[in-house]
Amino acid sequence: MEDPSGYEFFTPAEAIAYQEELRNRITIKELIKPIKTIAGADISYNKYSEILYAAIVMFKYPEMQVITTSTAISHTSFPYISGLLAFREVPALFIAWNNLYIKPDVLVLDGQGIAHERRTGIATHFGLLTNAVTIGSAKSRLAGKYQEPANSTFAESPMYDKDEQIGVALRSKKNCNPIYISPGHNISIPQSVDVIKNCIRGYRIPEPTRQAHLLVNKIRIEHGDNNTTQLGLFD
DNA sequence: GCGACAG
DNA sequence: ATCTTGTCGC
Repeated sequence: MEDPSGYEFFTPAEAIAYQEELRNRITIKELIKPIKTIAGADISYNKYSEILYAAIVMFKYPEMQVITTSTAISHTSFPYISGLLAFREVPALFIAWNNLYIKPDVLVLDGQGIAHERRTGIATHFGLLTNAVTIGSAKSRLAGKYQEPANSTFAESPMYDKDEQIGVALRSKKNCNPIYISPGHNISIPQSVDVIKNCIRGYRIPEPTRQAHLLVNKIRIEHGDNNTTQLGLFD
């Protein structure tokens, strides 16, 4: 498994070429091993800063009680480009991951898995990098067509790219927009959806990524990185 | 050519 | 991604 620390020096064209390579190594299949632990990961940063904060929160599954957490502060100059999110966020997340004493049986990331034009969303990319079992849980759609799921809790609708199913639009909470679930690596689509359903605790966002989001913002504020304005540009 | 476009 | 209070609706 290689080191993602050099991603910030990739050009967008190189990043896309790398995704085309990764694509050939994706494994989507039923996970046999029982899931006893699950973790959520998230990234936070200021709009005008190249400092990234990463957090992972690990839970006992399916009880969903926190076992441990890991955080990291890192830097990147790779910009946010739709479709290339992993090249911006994976390096920081990789540090937090390596700081975990024990790895979770499943990792949920905030973003797509294979529901991506080249099947290489951040969850898939990170799964291939670490050989972890990963699931993508995104708050908005990147790729794929789907019918709007019914307005009831856990209503779901498959997402397709051409004739290939790449994920599921899941109504995790009534009267809320769906979330977009897709396997990252080493797990199937139905199993990914099942696991995410078991992680819903009354909020739209599943507990693993929801708690990771709360923690990563907490450490960012504690670090003093909470400026709301871009300083010294016009006055 | 035009619209869409994870975080 | 982040900033940010109240407010409308189920």
